Amino acid sequence: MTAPLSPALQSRVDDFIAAKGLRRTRQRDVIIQAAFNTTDHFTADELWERARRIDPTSSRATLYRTLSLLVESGLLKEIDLGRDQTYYDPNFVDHPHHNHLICLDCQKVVEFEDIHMSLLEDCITRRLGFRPETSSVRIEASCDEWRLKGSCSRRRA
Amino acid sequence: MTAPLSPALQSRVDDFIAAKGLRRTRQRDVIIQAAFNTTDHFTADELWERARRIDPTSSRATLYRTLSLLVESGLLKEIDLGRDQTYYDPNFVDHPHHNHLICLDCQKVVEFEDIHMSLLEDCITRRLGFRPETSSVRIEASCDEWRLKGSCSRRRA
DNA sequence: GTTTCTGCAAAGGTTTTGCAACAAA
DNA sequence: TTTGTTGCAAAACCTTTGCAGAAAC
Repeated sequence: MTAPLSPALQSRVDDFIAAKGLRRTRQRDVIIQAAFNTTDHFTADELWERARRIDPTSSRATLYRTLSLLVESGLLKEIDLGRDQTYYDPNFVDHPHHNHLICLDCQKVVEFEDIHMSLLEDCITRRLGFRPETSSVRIEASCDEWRLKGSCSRRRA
Repeated sequence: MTAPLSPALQSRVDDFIAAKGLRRTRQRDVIIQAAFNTTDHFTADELWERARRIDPTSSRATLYRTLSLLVESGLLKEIDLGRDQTYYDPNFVDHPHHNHLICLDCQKVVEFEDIHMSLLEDCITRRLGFRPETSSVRIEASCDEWRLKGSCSRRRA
């Protein structure tokens, strides 16, 4: 579990650290590695668990402080999956305009990108007298597979 | 500040109370009245303040319990305005498909509805193998008025 | 050496809950 | 009466913060 960051990502991290006059520490490296190791969304606590598997000494305080920095830098985004907790999404670096579909049957989260959606948002926003900056779309849906077959490849139980 | 609920709304409230075998209490009436008195979005605490202006004896516990019921019944929806707190939106009863645009300059929240958006979401969702249930779109934008005139009719300061 | 960062533990803020008294049906 | 509801206070949760020691530069 010591897969290094991609060069592009590492370079964005380095740039951010340099621009803000921050220091590169073992704890930050571990947390960033844990965050970008996979494309899964995660809560603060899940990320803490993952980071501790790499290095058991990291603290929650540092985790939260690092999360703030990553969100501020744009490397990570907070997303609202309609659950109780805040989730973080590491995939905006590669796909800056994606959105989320959440299956109410199997809880699966599907990321999608659609140029028509972006254009339409732009159009709506300008007509209202604003200039679009960012947007997020969350679709909650039910699973065809679950409805038709009574089972779902993604459903856990 | 004792404006009664609209008949349509009152009837939906009554239906919900009857269907769940709940009781109609003074505290619930007051909270519901405070929630639907205006079309403003509010936090739990803001609603508590409003309710106390009508009847100062209501407690936070009852407020939270009533909020849960209203959300469960569909009369109220939790919305994510990108701020720290959860906001509640009382306008879904009249406009079940509306979305939100938030101005980054003046913090104004504009509600909009767009049939093309709904159709596109439907299309995207089905193509991914799901059936759409609900969706929410949040657009963050900057204010033309503020950018062009250096002032904004909605900006407080 | 300076300055920033970390971990701990305590504090903050919001929401939930157990329980005895109370009120609706 | 019976059953659901309320208010209180405590608990639960997640996140932030003050501070002294440790680590980066």
